[in-house]
Formats: sequence, C-alpha cells, structure tokens
Amino acid sequence: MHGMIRAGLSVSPCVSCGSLVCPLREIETSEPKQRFLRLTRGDRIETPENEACLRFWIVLRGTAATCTVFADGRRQILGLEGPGEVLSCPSGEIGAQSWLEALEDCEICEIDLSAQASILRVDPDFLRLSFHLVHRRLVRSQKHLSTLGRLDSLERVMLFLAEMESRHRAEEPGSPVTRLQMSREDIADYLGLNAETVSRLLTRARKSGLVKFLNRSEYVLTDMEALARRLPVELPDPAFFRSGPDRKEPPQ
Amino acid sequence: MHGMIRAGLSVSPCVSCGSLVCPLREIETSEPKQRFLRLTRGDRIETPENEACLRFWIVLRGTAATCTVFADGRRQILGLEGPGEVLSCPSGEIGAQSWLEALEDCEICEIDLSAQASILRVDPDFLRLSFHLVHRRLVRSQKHLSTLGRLDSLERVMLFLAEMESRHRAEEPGSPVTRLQMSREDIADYLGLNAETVSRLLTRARKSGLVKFLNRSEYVLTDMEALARRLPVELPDPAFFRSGPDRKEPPQ
DNA sequence: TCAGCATGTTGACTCAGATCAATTTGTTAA
DNA sequence: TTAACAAATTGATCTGAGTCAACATGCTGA
Repeated sequence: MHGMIRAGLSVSPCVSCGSLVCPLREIETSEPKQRFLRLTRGDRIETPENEACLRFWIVLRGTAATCTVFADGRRQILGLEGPGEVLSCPSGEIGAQSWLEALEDCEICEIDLSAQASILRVDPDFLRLSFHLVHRRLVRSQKHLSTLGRLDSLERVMLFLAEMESRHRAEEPGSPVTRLQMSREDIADYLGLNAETVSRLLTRARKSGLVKFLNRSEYVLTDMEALARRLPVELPDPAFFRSGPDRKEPPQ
Repeated sequence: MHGMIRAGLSVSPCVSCGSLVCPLREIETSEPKQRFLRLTRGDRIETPENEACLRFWIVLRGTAATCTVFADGRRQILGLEGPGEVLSCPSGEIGAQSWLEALEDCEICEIDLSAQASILRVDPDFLRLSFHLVHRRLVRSQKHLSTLGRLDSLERVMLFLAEMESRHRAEEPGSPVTRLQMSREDIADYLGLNAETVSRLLTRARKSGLVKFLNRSEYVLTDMEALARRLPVELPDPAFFRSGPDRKEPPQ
C-alpha cells in the first residue's frame, strides 16, 4: 500500500546487465516493449493474480526484495534482489500474494514479451533461459529456507553479513567496504527475526571482533576464517551472485 | 549415511502417475531407461555434485522428503514429496548438499533421459515441462519459507495438519482419515522445530478440539472453519497437490 | 542552526520453545 | 507371551528471542 510506481525514461540501455539478460534483450528487439522504472523505498511492483503474462523485471541498480505478508500484517522477505537479478511474473515471485518492493532507490527495467508469446512458446533458447532463471531462484529459496529453519539468530545475522559482502564483491570487486542499504526491519523480515534482535546481534558481532562498522550501514568483515568457523554452512561464493551463466550448465 | 538404494523390478508401469508424468513417459519410450526403486525408511537417493544429468525421479507410493544437513548434523527437510511428485537432479533438489530420503516405504520410478539429451535440449514440450516442474517447486519452497520465518510453532503444526489432510484428499478423495506416515522427528525437521515440541503441540491441538486422533498416526480435522480462523494464511487447496497440470498455464 | 521525526540502540522483563530426563506406548523378535 | 527396543509423551527447567519502553543518533526541512 506504499507508493505507486513511478516510471522514468532512461536513455542508456541496460549497461549493468550481465550476460543472462542479453537473450531477453535480443528477443525483444523486434518490438521493444521495454521501459525503465525508478522506484523509491517502499514502492512496489505487483501484478493481478493469474494474469498470464510474459513480463520480466531486471534490477539494474539498488536493492529490492520479493515480499509476502500474512493476513495479520506479518511480513516475510522471500529474497533480496540486487543488480542483475531477473524476475518473471509467473515465477511465483510477483503475484497476488507476493510482490517486488524497493528497499532503497532502485532502477528497474521492465520487459513485456506478450506480443512474442507464440514464438517464445516454442523457442528453445528462451525456454532454457526461463528454466535457468527459475532454477537459480529455487536453489536460493531452499538455502534460505534451511537458514530460517535451523540457524539461530546470531548465525543468521553472521551469514547475512557474509552474504551481503559476497554480493558486494561480485558487483564491485575493488572496494573493501560493504554498504547495507536497507533498514534493520528489512533485515529482520528477511531473517525471520525482529528489528531489535537484529540490532543487538549486530552489536554482538561487532564486539566479538568479527565485523568493523564504519557507520550504521557500512562494514568490513575482518576475520572471514573465524566467521566461517562459527557457521555450520559454507560461506556464499561471490560467483553465486554474479549474473552471468553458472558453471553448471542447465540440464537441457 | 543410512542405507543404500535397493532397486527392485516391478512389472507394472506407473499406474499411479498423473498427467504430469505422461510427457516424460512418452519421451523415453524410444529407449526406456527406466527402473523402479523400492526404498525403506531412511534410504536415500543422492547424486554426485555437478554431474550434468537428465535423471528424473517420480514418487509412486509413500512419502519421501528432500533434505539437507548442516556440518554439525542439524537436519532440515526442504519439502515433502508424495505420490506424483517429480524431482530432477539439476533442480537443486538432489545434489551434493541435498538428497531425496524415504520417510516411509516408498516406490520410486527413476527415468534417465541422458541418451536423448541432444533432442531434449531443443524440444519445446520437454523444456516447458521442465520449467513447469521447477516453477511448482519454487512456489512451494517460498510458501514454506514464509511459514518458517513468520509462523509460531502452533501455527506451523496446524498448517501442517491441514496440508497433509489436503494432500490426502487430493490422492484419495473418499476416505476421511488422514494418515501421518512419518515420525515426530521428521515433522519437526520439516517445521524447524524439535520432536518434543511437535508432540506437545499435537496434544494441544487435540485438546482444543481441532483434531481428533484415532491413534498416533491417524487423524481427522474436525473443524476446518475454526482452524482457518486461527491461521493467518489460506488453507492449502487440494488441487495444489494434484499432479495434473495447474489451472494457470505455464508462461511460455 | 535548530526542531521534529524516523531509525537505531539498549535495557528490563516475559514467554515460547529447546533441552534433559523420566515414563508410557507400541512394535518386533525371540 | 514376553523381552527388548524404538518412538512418543509428559514434566521440570533453562535460555534465546520477542515485547515494551526509554533513550540516542542521524536526517530533513523550516
């Protein structure tokens, strides 16, 4: 119920898109039904339920999240969507019970391929790409699911910091400082905790010497080995967040 | 590390498979590389990491689960896989960190389509089916993720009972009694709780009159309205678990 | 520069769910 | 039929995370 979507036209094409996006771009050149959206914190992208559509959204800049709420208002962030992430409305990501929401100012490219539906229905490249995109999301969803099911709150927060650092390294391998462009409440809704707990645990992680905070939103992980030793899972690989094709080939 | 997979040959074809399975069956008739596995509680199906393969497993009878464990042994069940469920090894379901495990005696059909790889890579029907299968799993995974993130233990257990009842109704619309063919520990690992808590909450649900237990594993939900009123989410629709094609068409 | 507000931090307290231990129930095999 | 074992239940206790409230910090706009 926050804001409406504000669409702004951008001159430049998706410069920040990785190779994953290219196939989509190529496909829709025949009739470029593409627009650029500029969202500010709280803005949402929603689509009516069951609307059979062929729309894709690509995050170009900023951090967004796929969200759901329960009837009583409890919110859960299903996944964090950074630059390069491709979402499709029939992926279950964006629909009646879930939507894409900007956690900070975001730039998003919307591509509507409905006009090409009949061609795409039988285009193997497009179908393989679609499979690949949903598959990626399934793997991530399952990872996060086990995090919520079995890690305690400190572990969740430490893993989160490692994950964000890993994302950041994937995007800007140079700079050592990771910036958290989201509120404590957003972090809490992602990790299945509440904002006060997140705050307390960030303090705890800082005091134990694992993180150095430059200010409320910028940090450096000082001791990755120690962090890894405290977690029962492997730390996320930056390659996991890069938008290029995976090392593993999609199956077909 | 439980048991090994015991393969037994069955004479009958997949009689219990729904329409979802048919495309797969049709495809591999040219060279039927299919075998039937009989698993007993604890048996696993695992595949080596990164093995590019085109194998599918279809649950014919019994309840299985996709599982992961952390380094310290904590187990999380990612999803329950009942009759009609189709799993593919590159779906992230079955791989190095996760596997399929029988929670009770199961019958599973394994189909290897590697020989047809070159054809299937460009076959739109097959690709659409693959997309459809992974998409279904993504939607479920996200539902369960929000359950683990935001529902308290009583809500989780009640939703679980409703879910199992719904699955049961999808399979055998006649009989009113639902059977839980899995241990309290399995339920706990699915819901991110522990076995004692599950037991206590089942008792609580029974005492509050929402469930009637005939014995430890069979129950009837006596008051669906009351149950629905206590949960902040919609109760699962039996159609969701039927293995036939969804009402929503897959997007391509 | 400061007032006003949102966001974040910290403390005190509570309670849900985990842990550990003791029984009970049910199942399998002798 | 009973012995032996696994699974489930129940109880006592502890603790991690939520709640509520006070306070600090930082940002925005007058």
